Amino acid sequence: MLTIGTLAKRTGTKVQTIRYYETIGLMPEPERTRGGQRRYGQAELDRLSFVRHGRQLGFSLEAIRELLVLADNPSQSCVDADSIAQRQLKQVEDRIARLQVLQLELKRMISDCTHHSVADCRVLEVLRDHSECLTDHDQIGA
Amino acid sequence: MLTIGTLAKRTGTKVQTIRYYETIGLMPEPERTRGGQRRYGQAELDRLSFVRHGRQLGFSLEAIRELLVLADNPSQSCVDADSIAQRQLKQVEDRIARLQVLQLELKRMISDCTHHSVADCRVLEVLRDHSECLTDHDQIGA
DNA sequence: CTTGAACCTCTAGTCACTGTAGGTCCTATC
DNA sequence: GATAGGACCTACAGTGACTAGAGGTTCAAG
Ligand SMILES: [Zn+2]
Ligand SMILES: [Zn+2]
Ligand SMILES: [Zn+2]
Ligand SMILES: [Zn+2]
Repeated sequence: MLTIGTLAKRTGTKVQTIRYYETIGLMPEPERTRGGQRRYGQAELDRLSFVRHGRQLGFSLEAIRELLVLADNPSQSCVDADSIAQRQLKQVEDRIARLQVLQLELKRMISDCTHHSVADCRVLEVLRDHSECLTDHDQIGA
Repeated sequence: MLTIGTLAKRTGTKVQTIRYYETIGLMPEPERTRGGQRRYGQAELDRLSFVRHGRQLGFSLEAIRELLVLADNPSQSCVDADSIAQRQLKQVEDRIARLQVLQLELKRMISDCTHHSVADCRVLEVLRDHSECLTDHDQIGA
């Protein structure tokens, strides 16, 4: 039986995060000692590891919640799980593309600046006037 | 004199967002009609455009706040403004790098899956066991 | 039996908004 | 001058995924 602190250490999670997962129903309510402290077993360790690994791969808690349900039905087809991963991949690729636009724009304004006074700062000029930009970056900054 | 709705339209901002910027002190308190409605001039339009453009380029509101102060002192050196942009560029580049790691890992697990049952789903296997991953992705999922 | 590290609950804060409820104002038309 | 209705007002709650703190209790070692 593991204390919450030990479980936290084993999974690289903060104690508060584990309690937070419990309040949102992502982790089950564990056994308690007579004094009211949480005690965890192997099943909870596995589940939390799954959650944390999903987070490290950028999945939302909602996506992880769905994946956990799917993982509990071994005989089913895995198309649903795969499509969640596909969706996640697409999100990651979209974000990379949007960030690359920003990267280009930022690089350009920094390298164009002569680093003299604010009056002729290229960085501030570009910020004041989007027409100085090469790209249409509408809802990009995320 | 512009109403808040017109200002919102001109800058591609939501009305609530403008009011939010006012409460956090990023936009000044504007003139009001006798009835208490906000009325804006050119200076506010320029300022809000600057803020929105900064956001589109991924700057935080804190960074934008600093940039606005700098922009108001035209005779100063622009090193500070440039270093804020540098910092932003670095953040963007770090995020791209981290996302590319995720992209690779996700692509691999999706393409390795035969898309049969949950019992042998590659996606779920990888999620259960990080040693199936190629990379050490510690605090990457962001 | 005492110490003190680890645990407990509850609340509030982060970032940058977004949405809603319930009410008021402005302006155009009649 | 009256009325309609769209735009405005404030105030507050919610988002995602935690994180930090206050103030109190429990557990295990010595
Ligand atoms: Zn400069
Ligand atoms: Zn631009
Ligand atoms: Zn699969
Ligand atoms: Zn991994």
